[in-house]
Amino acid sequence: MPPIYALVDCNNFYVSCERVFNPALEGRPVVVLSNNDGCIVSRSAEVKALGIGMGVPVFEVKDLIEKYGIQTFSSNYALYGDMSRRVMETLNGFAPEIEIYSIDEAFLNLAGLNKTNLAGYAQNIRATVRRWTGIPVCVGIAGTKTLAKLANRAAKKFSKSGVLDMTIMPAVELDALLSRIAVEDVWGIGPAISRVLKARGIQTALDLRGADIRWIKERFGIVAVRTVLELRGDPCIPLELHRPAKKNICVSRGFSRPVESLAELREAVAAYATRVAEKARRAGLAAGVLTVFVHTNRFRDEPQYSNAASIRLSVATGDTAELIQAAFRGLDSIFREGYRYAKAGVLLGEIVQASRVQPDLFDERDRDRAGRLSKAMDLLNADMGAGTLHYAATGFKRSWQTKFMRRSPRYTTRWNELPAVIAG
DNA sequence: TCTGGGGTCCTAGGACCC
DNA sequence: TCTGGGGTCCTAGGACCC
Repeated sequence: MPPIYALVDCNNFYVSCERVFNPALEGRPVVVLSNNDGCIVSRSAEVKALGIGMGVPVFEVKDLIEKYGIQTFSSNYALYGDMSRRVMETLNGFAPEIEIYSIDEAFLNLAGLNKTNLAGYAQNIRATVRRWTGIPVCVGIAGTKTLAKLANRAAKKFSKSGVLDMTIMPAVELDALLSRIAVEDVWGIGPAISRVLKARGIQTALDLRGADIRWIKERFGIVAVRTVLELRGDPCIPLELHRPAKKNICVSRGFSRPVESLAELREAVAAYATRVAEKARRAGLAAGVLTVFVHTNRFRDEPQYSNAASIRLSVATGDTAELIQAAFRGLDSIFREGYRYAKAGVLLGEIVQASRVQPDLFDERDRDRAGRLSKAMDLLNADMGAGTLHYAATGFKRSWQTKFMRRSPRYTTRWNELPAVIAG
């Protein structure tokens, strides 16, 4: 049976999450900001109507924010993650096959449900999600994931009902719709490819659907070919029912101000290593290699430097102290005096299940003991609030630390701020 | 002049996504 | 002054092997 995909996508997800807990924001212009309160990453409809784009730096639209009284929020990922879980749990009841594609989107396979009125079913999904979670969503329905994406986009942009079913759309109407969608708005077509396409006169989704497959293959490779075939209604990208195991875990963050000293960089890198270790342990994973990277501010006209170093761990680990040590070794090897660093990160690779770690014959570390310590720290931090107990290497003053000046309360997660430290 | 062919593994870089 | 973070996949090229 050929698939019928419904793409359910939350409207302005982060903004909607803020509104659920602060209904006074309803109908008013609202944005959510990226880390360091730097860019706009979620916009309410009112803000989109003002012509403020996605990803725009806040300082560029400061005047508009003031003029229109736009409410600004720092991102609050604990809240959004929690709301996402609620939405996905609700969607689970509507189809036997579901792929959680991102924090705010899921593909459902509606084939086999024997629904004669798919649009009506989608309306039911919308209403239920709204009622149970407070989050508004739109639904696009089509025979391929790429078309379902476009259907969803069109539902958001052109329809009043918030639902668009392409499977029953007459060919003429479908063509008209595709001719209204710019080629760069097609899923899988980014800025680099769309630049080349446009130079060739391929401007819209409709143009791309009719493009010469051989040329596409030669010029852009197999991925772009799949996109074109999917536009033609030929499903090439299957539903992924089981989230594939993670291959990397990363924590990286820009600093609130330039950092020049190795001492401060070490604090930041220790803090990121701590966080990435927590993420790994929480997922029951361990890493065989750690990469640390730093770079200067590419937007500034000043000496630029960026580098990365990978450290192999003799035994795959998720232990904070061990990962901090490895991160220090890497950082010390790439640090260069005389630059203003803007950002650093710690990336774990060669991820394996912690329960299946290959022991090392000559291992001198007491892994049992280290594991118990980590576990105790995780429990305490979960109970008392993140960062309650931390390694001294991550610093105390932390004036480099990313700023979240306008974060909403942690409505759905516990939090308090009693600091404590252990030596290390 | 002309210098095998085919396979695997690894890595870096580029492209994309939300 | 101020410019996000965390991922994935594909490809090309080099090293190495028989």
